[in-house]
Amino acid sequence: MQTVRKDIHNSELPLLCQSCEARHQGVCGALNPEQLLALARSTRRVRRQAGEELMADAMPISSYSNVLRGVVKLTKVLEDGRQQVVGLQFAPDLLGRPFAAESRVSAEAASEVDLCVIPKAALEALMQDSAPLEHRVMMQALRELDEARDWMVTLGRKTAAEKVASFLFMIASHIDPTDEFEAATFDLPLSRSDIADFLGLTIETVSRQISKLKADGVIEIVNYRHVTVPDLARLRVLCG
Amino acid sequence: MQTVRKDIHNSELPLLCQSCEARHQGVCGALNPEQLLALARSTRRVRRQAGEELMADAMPISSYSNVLRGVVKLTKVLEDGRQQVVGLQFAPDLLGRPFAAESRVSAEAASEVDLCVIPKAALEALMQDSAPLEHRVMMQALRELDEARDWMVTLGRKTAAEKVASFLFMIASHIDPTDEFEAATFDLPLSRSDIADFLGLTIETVSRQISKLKADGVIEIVNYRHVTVPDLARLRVLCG
DNA sequence: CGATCCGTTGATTAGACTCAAGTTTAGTGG
DNA sequence: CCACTAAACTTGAGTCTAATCAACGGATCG
Repeated sequence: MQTVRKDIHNSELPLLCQSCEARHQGVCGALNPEQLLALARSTRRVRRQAGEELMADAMPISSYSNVLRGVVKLTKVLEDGRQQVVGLQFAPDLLGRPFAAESRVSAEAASEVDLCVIPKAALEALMQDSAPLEHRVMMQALRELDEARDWMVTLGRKTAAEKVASFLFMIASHIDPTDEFEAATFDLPLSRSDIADFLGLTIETVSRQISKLKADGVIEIVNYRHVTVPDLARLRVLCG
Repeated sequence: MQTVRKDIHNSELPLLCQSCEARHQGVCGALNPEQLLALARSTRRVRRQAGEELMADAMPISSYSNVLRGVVKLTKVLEDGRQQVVGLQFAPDLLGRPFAAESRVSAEAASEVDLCVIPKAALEALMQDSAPLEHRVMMQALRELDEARDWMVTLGRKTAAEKVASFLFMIASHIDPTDEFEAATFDLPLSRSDIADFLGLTIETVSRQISKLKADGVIEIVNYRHVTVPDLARLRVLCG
């Protein structure tokens, strides 16, 4: 690319923020350079491997994190070990329950992820000062609420086949947001086990349904994880 | 009662607001008398019968409503008619998706309800001016998100017996919030059909599970709707 | 090369759904 | 007051979907 984005006083921005996508679409987009500079003094970037736990259910929260790359899964478990994935977070979502002393879910890196860790106190102080920031955080919470309710329909009222189709369709829309109803190609960010925990099914049932979609030509799969959907409209119909 | 609550400038409050519980616990609690007075000019109280539709999915929203009494159920339906209840709202919840042009759920009075209807524009303008008001709205959204995620676990991972027990426990905690683990008595705000749609079950399965709880002495029922739980701790154990 | 992890496939079983009565309650009108 | 009806709920019998149990295939790693 020849042209460079021209930000006013770009040089005054913290170095790390200059190329950060959360600064535009994420919550940091609500901040002016001055506020960003102040915040950046207490943030740090970290990389986490797939499988690492980022936050434990019922444990005190000391920080929020901006998801910069990768996928984070939010889960809850029953006492006897049954597990349910209750949400997925992609860049540039903010990870962490605002204004709660302790987490109500556990968070785990589903893929390798990059995070921008923000101390709890720093973000909450800034929210007090900045209504636009608090507004962005609220808008994300409302979006997550909409998504949670969509998934309640899937969990409560769809068949196994429809659940798996819905999951694939959701991932396709999220990861490869080219125009809808075209083809899509992507890597599944979740294992079969995670997908099962997301859909309220067993691993075996997920596997069977994926095999069936493959046999019917709705999807193509190489190497378990890499999926191509030649016709998204056809997949959409199977979502119930 | 001999003593009367002393509000500063109580006489300046809108008449309707003076005895309104939403003014203390609900979103109106964030407003000063002046703001309340301005808002009250555009609000009106309405009563709706059980079964009346309050808001339709995918329809434009023209107003929010404070729930003052009764229970509102939020539902989503698939094209073929399968229905899922995705939330219940009690006093003093605010009904209506903030900052959205159209609703993403339909809302129906589950019992007879009293509402305080607030024009969309009026509340949103006030939220722009009043950070505390917006904060309260956000806190409610976050609470609803927590509840939705709790129910995702129930929908995805619990057996029919555990689902029904969880539902009864939730209602008991909500309606009769005397100290936990004592006895509780209440009227179910939902029909068997609504309960089934809430739990992702059929009417028959709900009925059978309720009969079983009754046979086991966990609950007592008169007239279908009126429930007594002699030992909440025992019910809690059955929630999985 | 064996071990382990992740995923697939098959056979059997169990839990919830469907279909089909029957019961209780509330409401209506004679 | 009582017959009649409709709606909500319960109960039973049979079926089917997804879970369970079990074996196997392919990739990765020491």
